[in-house]
Amino acid sequence: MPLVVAAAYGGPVVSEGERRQTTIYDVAAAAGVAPSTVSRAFSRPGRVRAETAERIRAVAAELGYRANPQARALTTTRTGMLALVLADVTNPVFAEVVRGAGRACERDGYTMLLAETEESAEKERAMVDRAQGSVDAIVLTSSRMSDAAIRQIAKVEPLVVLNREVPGVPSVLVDFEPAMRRITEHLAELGHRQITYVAGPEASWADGMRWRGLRLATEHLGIRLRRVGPVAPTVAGGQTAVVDWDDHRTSAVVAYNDMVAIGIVRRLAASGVRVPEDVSVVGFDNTPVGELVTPALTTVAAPLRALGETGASNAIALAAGARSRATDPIRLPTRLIARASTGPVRG
Amino acid sequence: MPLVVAAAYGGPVVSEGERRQTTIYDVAAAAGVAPSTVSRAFSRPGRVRAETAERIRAVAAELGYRANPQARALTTTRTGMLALVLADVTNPVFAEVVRGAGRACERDGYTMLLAETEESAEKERAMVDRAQGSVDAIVLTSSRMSDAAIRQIAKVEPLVVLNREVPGVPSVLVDFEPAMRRITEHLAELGHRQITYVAGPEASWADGMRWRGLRLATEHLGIRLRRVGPVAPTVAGGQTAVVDWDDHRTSAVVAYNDMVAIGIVRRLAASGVRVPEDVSVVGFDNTPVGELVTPALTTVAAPLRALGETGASNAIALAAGARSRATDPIRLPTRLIARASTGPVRG
DNA sequence: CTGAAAGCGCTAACAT
DNA sequence: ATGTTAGCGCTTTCAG
Repeated sequence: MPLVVAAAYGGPVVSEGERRQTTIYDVAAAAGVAPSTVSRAFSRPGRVRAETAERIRAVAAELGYRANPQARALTTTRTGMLALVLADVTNPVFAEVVRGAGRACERDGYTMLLAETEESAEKERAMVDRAQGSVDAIVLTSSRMSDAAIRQIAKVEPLVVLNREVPGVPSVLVDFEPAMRRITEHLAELGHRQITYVAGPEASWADGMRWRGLRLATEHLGIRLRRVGPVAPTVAGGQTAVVDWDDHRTSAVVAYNDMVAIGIVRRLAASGVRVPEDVSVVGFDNTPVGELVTPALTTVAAPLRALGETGASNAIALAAGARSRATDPIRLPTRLIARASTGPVRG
Repeated sequence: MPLVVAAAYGGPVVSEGERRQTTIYDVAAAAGVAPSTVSRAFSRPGRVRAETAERIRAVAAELGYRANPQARALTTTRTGMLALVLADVTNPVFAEVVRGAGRACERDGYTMLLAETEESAEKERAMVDRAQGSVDAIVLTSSRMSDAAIRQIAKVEPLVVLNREVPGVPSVLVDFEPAMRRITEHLAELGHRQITYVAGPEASWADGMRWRGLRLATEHLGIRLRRVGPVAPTVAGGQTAVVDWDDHRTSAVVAYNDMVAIGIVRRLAASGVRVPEDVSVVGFDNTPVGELVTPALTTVAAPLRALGETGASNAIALAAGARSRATDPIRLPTRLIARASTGPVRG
C-alpha cells in the first residue's frame, strides 16, 4: 500500500484508512543509526554528537516523525499533561483562571486537560479520579471536596489548590483581608458607618474569607456590620437579598460578588431606591459586566489570570520534582476599583 | 520500603516518593487467573465468566488497581481524549461551547483537552499539532486556519469544525440565514426602512455569513442596507463604529455581536442619541450581559452549548469509526430575543 | 558517543 | 472461557 505524501500540512500523510505512524525505527533505518540514538537525539540532545543529531532531525522531519506520547509516557511515567478542574467555565471568574493556566501550560510545553464539575463534589472526585492516571499534576479551583480528600489526592499526585487553603497542600489564593479592608476604608471615607454584607454560598471558602476580612476591618474602623444571606452567587440571588436588607437598612452594601451586587442594584432601582445616592453597593471580582451596567460597579479586581498561571506553573514545578514543602499559601494582591455604585452618604 | 495503605481515598496509596502502581499482574496473581483475563474483565466484560469477572473486580478494587491509560493506548491506539481548540475561553460565547463539549465528553467517557489559540492561526496549528498524537478526535471552533490546512488535518484525524464550513469536513454551525431574516423582519415590523450593519473581524466566517444573511433578507423586504467596519468584536470596537454610522444615519443598526452592540449604544448615549427612541440596535449571541445593560439588548440566541455538544459527540462518533461521509453541515436553529434596544421608528 | 537488549502495562491473536 | 505469547513505540540500563 503506497504512501501518499502531502507537502501542505507538515509531513507525510497516509491515505485514508491506513494510519501507521513513523517510528524511531523508521528514522533509525533511514539515518543509519540505532533506534536508541534516535530516541536520545530527541529526549537527551546533549548525549549525542551534534552532527548525528542534526542528521537524525533532518531525516525525522522528512519522514514526518512524531514521537508517540503514550509510548513515551509508558516508560517515563510523565505525560506532559496537567488537569485543571473547576466548577464552571461559563463563570467569567473561572474563565480567567483557565486562560492563566493555559498560558503556564503552553510556556512549559504542557497540555491542559479541563474538567468541569458543575458544582458537585462527587463529580469533582470522579473527574480527578479519571484524570489522575493521565496527568503529571492537578490544579483544583475552588474545590468542593473535603480537606481530607484533597490531602489524600495530594499524597498521590502533585496538586495545587486555588482559592482554598488546605493545610499541607500547596495553594495560591486571592488575598482577601487587604481587599476587604480597602473596601471598608473606601466606604468609611465616603462617610458610611454601617455596612450590610450579602453572603454567597455557605460552603464557599471565599465567602468565609470575605466575611472574616470585612469583620476585621469594620471592627477596626468602628463600623457596624450586618450580614444577610446566604444567597446564590447570581443576579437573582442578589435580588432576593434586598428584602433582608430592607429590614435593617444600611447606607452601604457589600456583596459576595459582582453578580450579586448587580442583582441588588436592580432590585433597589425597581423599588425606587437610588444607587449611589441612597445606598452604595460594592461588588467583588471585577467581572467585565461590572463596567457595563448602570451605575458602573465599584468592585475589587482579583488577579484571576495570575491565579491560574501561578497555580499551574507551581503544579508543573511540583511534577518536575520541586519538593517545596513550604506549605504557606501564595497570596495574590487585589486592587479596589472605585466606580459609580458608591458615593458619599447623604446627610 | 513498606507500603502505607490508606483507606480514605480509593485504595492503597504508597508512601511519598515510591509510586509503583498496581498492574494487571498483581491483580492476576491475587485473583489466581492469567493477566489477560484481568485485562478482558475490564475491557471486554462479555468475554469472561460472570463469576470470574466478579472476583477479579473485587480483587482489583481491594488492591486499588487502576488501568494505565498510556499502556492501554499504546496497543489500542485510542486514548479516550478529545481536543477542543478555540480562540478564547474568556469569551462567553466560547465558554458555552466548552461547557457543551464537556458534557458530551463526560457522557461518552471521554476526557477533554482544551487549547486556547488566542486568535492566532499559527498557534492554532501548533496546538493541533501537539494534540494530534494524544487524542482520538479534534473539534475546531471558529478556526482561523485555511480550508486546505483543515482538510489536511481531517485526513489524518477525526475532525469536526464548529462555526465554519469547510467542504468535505464535518461541521456544525449556527444557522445564520433565518437568524438574520428574523432580525430584519423584526426591524421591518417596527417600521425601519434602512439598516446599518457593523461588521466584525474580516477573517471571520461568521461575519461573512451574517452579512450575507442580512443582505438576502433586506433585499427581499426592500430595505436599504449599509455596511460599516470592520471593527474589533468588542465594546471598544462598537464605539469606533458610531462615527461611520453618523456619516449616513439609519434608524436601525445591526451589530456583529452583543459586545459591539453595547459599544454602539454607549457611544450613542454619550452623544445624546437615545436608544431605542432615536435608533434601534440589535446584537448577536445573547451574551449574559445583554440582559444587564440599559437598555436591555435585542439579540439573537445561538445554541452555543448545543454547538459544542453536538460537535464533540460527532467527533467522538467519528473516532469510533462512524464514517458518515455525509458532508452537509449540521445547522442549529436560533431564536430572536426582542428586548428594549429596539423600538418603533419615530415619524 | 553509540549499539544491544530489556522491559514499561496493556491488549490481541492464537491456542487450549 | 481462559491461558500463552507477542508485541505497541519508546526509554533505559549496560556494554562497548
